[in-house]
Amino acid sequence: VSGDDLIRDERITAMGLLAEAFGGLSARFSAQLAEYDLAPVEFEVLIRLARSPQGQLRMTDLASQTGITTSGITRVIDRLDRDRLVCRSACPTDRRSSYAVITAAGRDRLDQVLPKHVELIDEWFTGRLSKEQLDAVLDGLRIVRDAVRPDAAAGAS
Amino acid sequence: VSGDDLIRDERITAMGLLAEAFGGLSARFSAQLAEYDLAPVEFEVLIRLARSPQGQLRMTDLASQTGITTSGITRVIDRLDRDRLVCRSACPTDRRSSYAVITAAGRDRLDQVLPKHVELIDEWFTGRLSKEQLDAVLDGLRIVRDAVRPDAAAGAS
DNA sequence: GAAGATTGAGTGGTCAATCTTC
DNA sequence: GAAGATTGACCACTCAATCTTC
Repeated sequence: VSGDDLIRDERITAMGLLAEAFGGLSARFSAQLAEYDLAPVEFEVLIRLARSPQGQLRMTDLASQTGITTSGITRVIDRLDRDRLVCRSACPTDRRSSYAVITAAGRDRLDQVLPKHVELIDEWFTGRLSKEQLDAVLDGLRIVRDAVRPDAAAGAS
Repeated sequence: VSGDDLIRDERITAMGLLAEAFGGLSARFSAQLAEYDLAPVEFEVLIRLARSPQGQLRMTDLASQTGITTSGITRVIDRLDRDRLVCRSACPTDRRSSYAVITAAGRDRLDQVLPKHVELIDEWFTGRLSKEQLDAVLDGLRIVRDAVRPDAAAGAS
């Protein structure tokens, strides 16, 4: 094997490890969320809304937080609105904007899902590492996240 | 805030950190790969083929390695075949199976992409962590990956 | 009957274009 | 003119059904 064999470069395998770990976890979460009639992106939106003041966020901010396009968010909110887990609300100060607001039914659904979901995270991710190991992983991930997603806090208060 | 506020549970935020870091990296890689007319999943398939003996893998093994369905793999290989980066080859010992084989053009495309791609991984991920930090992250990810993707080695020799 | 690959139908996202409001 | 949201057209995936071969 020659020296320029980038195909087996350790940086490629590092990224592969990240992708496989994340993909494997996602698949399991996805299967569980489906039991509660939630797609992963819908669950993410509900979580972000529930964590926000008044349980609401602008469509644009949801888009930049989740990393999907504004048109994608429009359709996700369409579905959640149809299922009454979220509703739309006009912005009083800027008539171009609209808010997505989590409903009581949306919070109820989250309350149903969250215990089992957290259990699953623990079973396959956080619970498999020692406290020191987990902290080290999170410290590293935080550095990467902050670099790569500078806008991840859009709409935060 | 009450004690059972799972919405801000540290395990949720741990998973969020993993998702945001991976998602942010993926978006940047995706943009770069697009300059070489490759979708991320196509790049992944080319990499996996190039790393395999004879540059080939069964459709089924590609599916379990990548985590997408066999019908999804059929369509990915359709596209790569159309672009002459991969070709299909019948299995001599089992006429149900078929192999995807990377072509010379496929290897050329990889050679074009890989240097810049590795550079990007280094810029946004591996190069931002000290050697100790990176090793700690990879050790943790490996534990999770091995747990969550027991079949990830399907088709390996 | 089960495994491997493919196909048709359906779904959830993107991109480009549009409409309204700033 | 730019920002925010939506829509239509398109694309890549999944699921269920099918066909062939073991």
